[in-house]
Amino acid sequence: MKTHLQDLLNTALDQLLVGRELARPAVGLDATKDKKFGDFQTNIALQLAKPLGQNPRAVAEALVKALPASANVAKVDIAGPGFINFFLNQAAFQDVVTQVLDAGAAYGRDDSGAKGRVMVEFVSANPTGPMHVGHGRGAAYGDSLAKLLAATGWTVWREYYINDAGRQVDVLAVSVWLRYLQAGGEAVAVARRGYPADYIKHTASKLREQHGAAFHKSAAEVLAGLPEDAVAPEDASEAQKDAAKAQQERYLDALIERAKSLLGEGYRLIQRAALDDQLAAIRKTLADFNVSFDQWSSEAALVSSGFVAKALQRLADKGLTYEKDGALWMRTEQFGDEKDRVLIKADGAATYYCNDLAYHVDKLDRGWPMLIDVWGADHHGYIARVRAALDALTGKPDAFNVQLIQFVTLSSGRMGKRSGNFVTLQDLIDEAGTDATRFFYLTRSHDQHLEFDIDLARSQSNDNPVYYVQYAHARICRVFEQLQEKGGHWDAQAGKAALHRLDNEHEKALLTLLQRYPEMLRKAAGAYTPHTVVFFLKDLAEALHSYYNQHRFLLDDDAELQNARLALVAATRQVLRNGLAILGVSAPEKM
RNA sequence: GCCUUCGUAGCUCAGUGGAUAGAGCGACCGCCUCCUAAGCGGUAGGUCGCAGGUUCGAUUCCUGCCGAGGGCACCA
Repeated sequence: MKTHLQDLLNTALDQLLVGRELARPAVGLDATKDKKFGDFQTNIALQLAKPLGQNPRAVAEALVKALPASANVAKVDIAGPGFINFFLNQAAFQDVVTQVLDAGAAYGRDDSGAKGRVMVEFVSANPTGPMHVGHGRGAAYGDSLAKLLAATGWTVWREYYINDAGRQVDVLAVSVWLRYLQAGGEAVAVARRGYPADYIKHTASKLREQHGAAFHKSAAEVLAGLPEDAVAPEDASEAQKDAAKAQQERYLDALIERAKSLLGEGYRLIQRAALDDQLAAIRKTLADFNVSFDQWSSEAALVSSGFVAKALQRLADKGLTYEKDGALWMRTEQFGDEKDRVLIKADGAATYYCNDLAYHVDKLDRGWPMLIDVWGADHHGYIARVRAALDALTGKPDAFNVQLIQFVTLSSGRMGKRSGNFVTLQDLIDEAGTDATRFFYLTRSHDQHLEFDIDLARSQSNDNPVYYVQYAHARICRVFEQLQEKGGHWDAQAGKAALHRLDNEHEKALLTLLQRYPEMLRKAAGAYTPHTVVFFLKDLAEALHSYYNQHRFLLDDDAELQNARLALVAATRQVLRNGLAILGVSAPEKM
């Protein structure tokens, strides 16, 4: 319908602009906010007023005069400073019911894949502990974004990057080991900068069961000569606290070295067991959260397969790296980064950046020309260096698209893995349910800070916005169930043929929204904003509830109207389903 | 200090180069003999942080200021 009106306007513009040296502006046509301004409005006359040197209302009048007639247009108004408002015939909207019913789950979708191939990497939470509510936001967002892109013409691949290499994995291993030693009766304390004991106990006790005392060493052996795991006094200055933290990290480093030398091969075994347990928990949580991936990529595997080394060689061949102060550097500054970055540290270890860069090279090698990464806002400073490197390699910096998820705050304050006091995503979805949790996350724009009201999410109260939308769907289902119980029958063909009977304002509101759905999807995908879908669904549910309250659908005395109304609500139900599917939220038939 | 995300109703948040800035919650008043009241209708509630600029028009774009979050490692 929109393109139809644009065609009309373009035809009128052709006439108006004939013989003038004017760049032809794109015809901006929008749905009106207020139905008293009709169904669609354009400000084209206002835009043209200045270049034409005429007042906007005169331009509007000339344009309207030049508009070709159309069966769909009931009236064209000029209003305000020079807006052109289109009032459409109700018939122009009714056709959408047939479109929706015929297309079904495909209504609004573009499954052609014609937009190209895109890889979406999201979550990628470190396998050093359970996911918290911040990860949940990235999971809900990334998953819905992937669905949204797939529904609007992209071929999508979704991937999780497992950071199973580097120091943090050593910290994880010794955290488990300390707990294991405790269980064996040794007087060793949990490391202050290690990972908390509670979610690690499981691995430690499993190791005891399976391997007995194989990894047991005495506290004296373990701690001999290690720096103290210092703690700053309550009233310490900032400097003293920083010093204590640094000391705690030195203790951890020494402990890691000690564990490796005392345990030999056993160290890797403990580490593997810890990683497996953490990853298993993450996979379970994501499965419960209705989030899936096409591939889980391991950082450690990337290193051990030699791919990182090969990628480094390619960078070197291109003259993009150099050695300085015993380290290997990447020339990112000349590609827009603030400074060059270290790939290989002076101690020979690869930086996180080095491996992550190699991973992104791997993504390109696998034939994904467009990369979307969903990151937490705390990784913001990291974008420039990855983009710089990809630019250096491909010459296409735009192929790397990062969507930052702003932080989630709780009424109880920030959460952190090391602090141990956080609400896990698993707890949340166990208590509030996947649907409510996902919907809650997706109701906010991802680039907006989100305050998570845990009590609201937990209390399955009627306030929860997801019920509002789901209820609309369930209500429609109930209508059809009721029809069957009464021995009635919905004749879909007759309904489609009787759409002209849909003529009240509630029906028009629904028809308008159904018609807007495909464009809304494209807009949401183009802006990477699944929350646009949420707000659309709320509007659609509102229109349905309002309609439901004013009119009955099951009519004993008017089969034609009943068939038409049932066709309309069936189409509404279909679009509710399609939209909820993009969000990964179920569409229950009963509530 | 530099970079970045923000500041919209009492609270949580949408929205937009345009016409009278919206929703939910909370407050108040109504609506179930009728397809689920997890619903509907209505009332009240605003200096769109502040100040300039661009524009026919700015809450939206630009600059500065104030306030909040997040970054600025040979950590991950």
